[in-house]
Amino acid sequence: MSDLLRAELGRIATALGEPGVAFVLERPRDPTHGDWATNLAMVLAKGRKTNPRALAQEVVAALALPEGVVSRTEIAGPGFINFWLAEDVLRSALQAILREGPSWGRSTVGTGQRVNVEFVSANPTGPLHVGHGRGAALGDAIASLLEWTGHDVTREFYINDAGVQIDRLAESLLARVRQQAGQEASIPEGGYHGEYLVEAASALLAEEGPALADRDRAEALSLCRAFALRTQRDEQDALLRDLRVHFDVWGSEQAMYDEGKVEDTLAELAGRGLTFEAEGALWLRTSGFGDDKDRVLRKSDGSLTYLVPDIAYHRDKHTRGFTLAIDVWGADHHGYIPRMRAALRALGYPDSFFEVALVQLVKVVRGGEEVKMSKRAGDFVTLRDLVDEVGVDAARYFFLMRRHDAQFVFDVELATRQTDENPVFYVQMAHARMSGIFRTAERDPAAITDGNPADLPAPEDTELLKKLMLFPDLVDRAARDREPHQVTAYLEGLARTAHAWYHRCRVLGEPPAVESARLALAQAARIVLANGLTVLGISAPDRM
RNA sequence: GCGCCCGUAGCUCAGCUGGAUAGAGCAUCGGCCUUCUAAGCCGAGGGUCGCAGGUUCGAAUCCUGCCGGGCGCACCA
Repeated sequence: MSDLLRAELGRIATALGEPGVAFVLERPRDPTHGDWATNLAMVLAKGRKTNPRALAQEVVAALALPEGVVSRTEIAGPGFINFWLAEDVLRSALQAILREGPSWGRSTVGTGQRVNVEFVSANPTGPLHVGHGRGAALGDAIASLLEWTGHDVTREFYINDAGVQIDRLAESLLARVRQQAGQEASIPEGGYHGEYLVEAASALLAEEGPALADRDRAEALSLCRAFALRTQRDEQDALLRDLRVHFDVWGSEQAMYDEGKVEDTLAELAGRGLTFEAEGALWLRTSGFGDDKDRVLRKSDGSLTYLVPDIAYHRDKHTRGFTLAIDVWGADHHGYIPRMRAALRALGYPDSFFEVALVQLVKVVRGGEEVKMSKRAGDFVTLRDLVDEVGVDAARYFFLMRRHDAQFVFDVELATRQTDENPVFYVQMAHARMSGIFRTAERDPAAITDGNPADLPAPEDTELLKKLMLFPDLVDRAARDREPHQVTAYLEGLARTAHAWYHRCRVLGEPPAVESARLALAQAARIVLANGLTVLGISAPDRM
């Protein structure tokens, strides 16, 4: 619908000699300003010396829309053109919702685009924390939005299984093992002090027997390393599964080395003449590509910086044929973006290939009191704790309901509340109520395939239907902007409209035509509420 | 010192590539259950959009400078 209008307005702009002019077609806040409004005349007037209202007259006169789309136009304010939808549009929209059901809102704007969304990618050195949860929910939702808009999406988790932090992990575990065997041992500098390694030590001792503590250090470390890596990965995977986040591919840093991709990358960069030796180290000339200084690739001690396998990994994504790689990173890594981008430019990739969605930190509060999550103290709140307390649906919804680039306060008490104060409950409740109508009527909602808006008597009916019609545009926009919170904001508004409608408009027991039309509307509302929740990975219960 | 993000109602936050009288929820106050979930609905009050300039028909939105909060500025990851 809006596409049709937009295209027509674009045609008129071209006819008036301003092709490609940027105008806005939007839903006015104030319903007396129509169903759609455009500032086209005002934008056009800017370039000329004409009165915007007079120009609006010209635009309206030039409109050539098919019959049954717009019932009325009006020129208002400084030069807005307002449009009212014809009833035929409402009818065909209602039919489309009912017909397409669970796929209503999907589009094909992204067809042909292969997108890699890499998220979480937590080091396998300890339990996932709350920030990882936000990243998990965000990455999964962005991936889902891209799928809904026709992109070919791969969800990927990159395991940093090769760096020094894994060495520290192994050393820390070995220290715990020896402590449990009654030996003197301490966690190394930069090691991991958390209680989880005490448990891991017990498990490993049970598996390997008490002799482990007395083995040769290198041998024992190797065992500890493998064991810690495996158990931490298993634990992370189990939690992610519980969160209903699934990955298609697990990338491995170690594999980048083992498969020679790290060396290949170094060779390619050198071949392009972008590396140089200085002060005993090998450098990449990133400063020529927007970074504020050059970066070390190989340290003077001969080892590589973490940047190298990272570049190799992104190069690998490009080699695998992705047209876009989106990384979800914690905001504390934002300083890393320029050098990664510079490195990818150095490899000759277009800027459009690489995007980063930064996740700002999460502050957890309970009853107004901040819950401290200091890792050093060892008693931090893990993601597991949070999910156990509030449930998967609430956790995912809360993680998504704010812009990801702004800090966010997670109120665990609010998230567990079973009232309208809790937005996830409120939205799910709207869906459950719609379903309740069908339960009472003993009708199968899926069997409702048609409805006539002309039989809907109340203004609340039309208001609800018009709100439902916005969903496909919303999905497109949220996907384009990588902003799932647009969906939660929409769902809350839709739920409010739906609850109000439910309260004021009876369905069952009304005259047959009205009842039939309202059953169709209730089913349409079920579909849109469910689809919106589904995009975000949240369930849409039929009863609560 | 330099860079990135943020600053909107008492609180938590929206505000759709510059649009019409700045919105929602919570909290506060006042109403509404014989009828599909009152686990809900309706209404009221509440604002110097951090501050000061600038750009233009029009600025919460764009530019500049300050103030305040967060996070980064390694031959760590």
